[in-house]
Amino acid sequence: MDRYNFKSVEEKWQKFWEKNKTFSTRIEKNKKKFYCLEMFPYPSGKIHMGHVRNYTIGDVLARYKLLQGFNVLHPMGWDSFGMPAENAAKQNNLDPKSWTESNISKMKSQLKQLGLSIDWDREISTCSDEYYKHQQAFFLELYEKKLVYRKENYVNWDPVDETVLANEQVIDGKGWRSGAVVERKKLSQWFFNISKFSQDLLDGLEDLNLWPNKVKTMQKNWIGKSFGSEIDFKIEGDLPVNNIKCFTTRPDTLFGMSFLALSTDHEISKYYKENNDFIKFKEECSKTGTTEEAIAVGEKIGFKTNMIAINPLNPDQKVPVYFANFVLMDYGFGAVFGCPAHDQRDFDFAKKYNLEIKTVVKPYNENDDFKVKDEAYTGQGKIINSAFLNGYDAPDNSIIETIKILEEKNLGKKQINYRLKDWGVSRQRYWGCPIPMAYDEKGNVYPIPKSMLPVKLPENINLKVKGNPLDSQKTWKEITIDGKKMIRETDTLDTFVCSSWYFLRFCSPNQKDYGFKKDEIDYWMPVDQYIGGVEHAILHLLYSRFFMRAITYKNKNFNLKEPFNGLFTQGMVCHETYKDPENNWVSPEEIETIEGKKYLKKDKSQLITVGASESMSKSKKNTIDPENIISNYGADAARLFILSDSPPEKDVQWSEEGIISSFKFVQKLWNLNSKFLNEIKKDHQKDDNDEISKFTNKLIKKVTENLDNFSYNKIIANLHEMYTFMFKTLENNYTKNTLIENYQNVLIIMSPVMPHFANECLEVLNIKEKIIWPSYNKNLIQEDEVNIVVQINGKKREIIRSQRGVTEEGLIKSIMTNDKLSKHLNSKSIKKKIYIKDKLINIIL
RNA sequence: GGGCGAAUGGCGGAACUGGUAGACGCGCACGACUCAAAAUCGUGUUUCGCAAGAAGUGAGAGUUCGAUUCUCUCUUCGCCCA
Repeated sequence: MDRYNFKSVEEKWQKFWEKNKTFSTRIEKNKKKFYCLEMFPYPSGKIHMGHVRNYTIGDVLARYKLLQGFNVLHPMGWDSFGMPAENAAKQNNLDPKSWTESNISKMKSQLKQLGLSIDWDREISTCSDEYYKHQQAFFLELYEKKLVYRKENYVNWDPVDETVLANEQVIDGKGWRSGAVVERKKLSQWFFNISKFSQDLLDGLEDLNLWPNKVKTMQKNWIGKSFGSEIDFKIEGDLPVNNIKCFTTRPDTLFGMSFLALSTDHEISKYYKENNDFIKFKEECSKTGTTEEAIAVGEKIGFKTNMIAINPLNPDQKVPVYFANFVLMDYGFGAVFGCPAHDQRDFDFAKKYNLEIKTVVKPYNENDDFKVKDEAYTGQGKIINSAFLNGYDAPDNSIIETIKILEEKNLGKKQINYRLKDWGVSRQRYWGCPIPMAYDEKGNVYPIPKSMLPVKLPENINLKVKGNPLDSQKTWKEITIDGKKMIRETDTLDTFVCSSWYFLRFCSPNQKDYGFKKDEIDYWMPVDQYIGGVEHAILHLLYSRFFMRAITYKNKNFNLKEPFNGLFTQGMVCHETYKDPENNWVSPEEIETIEGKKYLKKDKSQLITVGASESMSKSKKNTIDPENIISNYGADAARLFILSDSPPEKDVQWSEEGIISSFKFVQKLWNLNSKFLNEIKKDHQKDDNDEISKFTNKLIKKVTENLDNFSYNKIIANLHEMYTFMFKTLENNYTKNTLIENYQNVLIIMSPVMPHFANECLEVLNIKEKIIWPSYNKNLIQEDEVNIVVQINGKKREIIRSQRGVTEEGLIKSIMTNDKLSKHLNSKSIKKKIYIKDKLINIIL
C-alpha cells in the first residue's frame, strides 16, 4: 500500500481553492445565509495553537454549513493596531507599519496552510487607512449624536507605558502589560456614552438564546444594575452649604450612619482649594488607583471638614463630614454616608478615625444585642437599633420600606444605579486610529470635516520620545480648517474600537464612501455564529453590542442591535510543563524521552521534572509551534487532533502521543481508501446484506447531531468507529453502487474536519453531481433486534436479544426459559414489573 | 468575600428528556510478523476475585422499581468579579 503524501495533497487543494475562489461569497438572495466568524487575530507574526483551535472549530462549522447549502460568509482579518507593534518597532528601529505588514503576510500563509475555507477577498486590516477612515467617520457620527464627549477625568495611568489604562487593564493594581503600579491621574479624555445604553444592553441579553449563560451572567454583573436611593442630608457649618445629596444601595442602614464621605472632586472641594492640607491630602489620594479593587484593598484615608451632617431619619444625630479617597466622583453623586457596621470600607475608615460603629442589622441566628466586631456584617438578617425600621428583613424588605418612608417625608427617592461606566477611548499612543478632532487657540473643539478624512497617521516618525509620539509631530499637528489654524487631537482610539465593528466591514469590505452598505448588512448580519476565547466575554462583546446600538441610534433605516446571534467560547490549549534540575522552565523541544523517562536533549544525564498541564504560554515554555506540527504531520492531522480529545468549550491537552495518533489515523484512512477502491472494482452482482448502508446512515445521523451540538470531539470518535467497522466488513460482497454511495457519504461527512484528505478521496471517486451534506434514511437506522436489559430488584442480571417491539408477556416468557435468570426468580412471586419498551425490564420480587 | 461551573479507570474523555457506566483515543499487557527491533496487525485492559460474584461515577444523606443524571449538606478544583 502506498503512503499518503499529505504535503502534496494539502498543497494541491489549497492551491485549488485559491485558484477557483471556492470560498469567495456574494449575496444570493434565494439562498439562506450563514455568517460564521471567528475572532480575528492580532498579527504577532506567528499563529499559536489557540488560533489553530479557534479557526479549526470555525472552519468545521463553515464547511458543514456550506455542504448543507447555505451561502456562507467566512471572512478573516487583522486586529492590527496596538502596543506590541509600537514596542517592537521601538526596540528594533523599525516602523510599526512595515513590522505589522510583514507579520500579516507571514500569518496569512500559516493560516492558509491550515486549509481554512476563508474568503480572502474580504480580508481587512484595522491599521489600514481604508479601514480606519470609516471608523473616524463613525466617530464623527457619534459625536453628532452626542454619544461621544470629552471630559476631564481621573484615569489609571501606567507610568511605564505612559498611557491610560481601562479599569479592566489594571490587574492587582498593576498595568496588564507593563506590570507597573498604576497611578491616578487627571486627563482630558474622549468618552463613548455606553452607560446611556446600560438598561438596553442588559435587556438585550434576554434574547441571546444562543450565548453561553456564563457569558451572559458575566455581562450582567459587569453592567451591575443596583437599586438604591438618593438621600438629602442637611448640613451645618461655616460654609455656605445647606445640603449634600448622597447615593446609597443600603438606605436601610441609615440609623447606623456615623460619617459622611465626599470625593475630593465634589463641588464642595472648591472651598478648600487654597487649603494646603487639603491639597496635600488630594495628592495622597491620587496614589490609589481608580478600580473598585484598588479602593477595596488600599488604605482608607480621610480629610475632616468642619461641616456636620444631620441624619434625615434621626435629626438628633449629627455626624462629621470627610473627604475620603474611597469615594469616586463618578459613583452616585460623589458622596456617600458611612455605615461602618455594614460596609467594609466604612468599617476600615471608622476604625482609623475612631468613629462610632453602630450595628443595625443582626444575622437571623443572633440576639438583638448582637454587635459587629472585627469586620462589617453585610449578610442577611433583621434590622435592629433603628426605631421604626426595627424588625424588617434586611436587605430586601428593609430597603423597600426605607425608600417608602424617605419618599413620603420628601427626604430622598428611589434610584437605579449601574456599575457600567462610560468607555474612555483616548490612548496616548502612536499606533492607533487618530481621533478626528481639532482645537483652536482657545481650546474649543472642532470635528475634522468628513471631506478631510482620513486623518492619516504620519509615517517615519521618532517613537523614542517620552509620552505620545504624535504630540511631538509639529507638522502633522498643525492644520487649517476653513482657513482657521488649529491643532489636531493627538490621542488615538482604544483598539477595542477597531474590533467593535469589523464584523460589519466584512459584509462590505470594498465600500468606499461609508463603513458598510445597507443591503449587504441587511443580508449578512447578524453573525450567526461567533467563535472565540472566553477572555473577551465582557469587553469586546459588550463594546460591539454598544457600537451596534450607537450606530442604529437615531437611524431610521438600520435597526439591528445585537451583532452576534450565536456565541461559542472555546477552551484553551494546554501542555505539560517541564523543569530542569536547576528549576528552569524547559520547552518540549529540548526534551528526549528514553524508556519512558524525560531527559534534557543536550545533556542526557539530566532528568526533567514533569509539572501540571497548563495553558500554553511563552513564560512557561510549554508552547508548541503550529508551523512545525503542520509540516511534520499535516494540517488534517493537526485539525483532527485539536478537535479530538476534549469538547471544544473545554481546555484541551496537546500531546506528542496525541498528534502522532491522529497522524497515524490519517494514514489508516488512506489504507481504507485503497481497500474501498479495490472492492469497488470487484463490482459484485448483488449485495450480501445492507449492513454497510445501515451503518453509514447511523453514522450520518450521529455526525450531523454532533456537529449541531458542537460535540466535535465525538465526531472524531464516530470516525474511528467508522474505520473499525468498514475495515472489518468491507470484504462482504457489495455492488459497486452500494459501495460508492456509502463511501461518498462517509467522505463528505469527514470533509469538514479533514478537508484536504476527503476532497482527494472524493476526486478519485469521480462524482458527477454536486456534493451535498447527506441525509439519513430513517428506515435504515432502526434495528430489527434490540438488546433488552433484564434487572431483578433493580440490579442488572442479563441482556437478552429480542425482536423490536416485543411485548412484556413475550419477554417474561423468554426470561423464564433463561437458565441464568430463572435461577434468580425460582419460585418467588413477582411483586411488580417495570417495562420500558425495547430497552429494559425490571422485575421486583 | 461574591457569582458561575466542574469532579467518572493509569490519563483525555463518552453516557439522549432518570433506564446496559466507562463509547472513542492515549497508555499499558500479551500475541502475530521479524534473527531482532521499529512500524503494522490482532486480543485484552474500572477495582477485588481462580471463578461464581461483589463493589464502583469527589464524600455523606434523600427522592425513585432504578440516580453519573434530580434535591440537600460538605470537600476539592477551575473561571470571572472583588
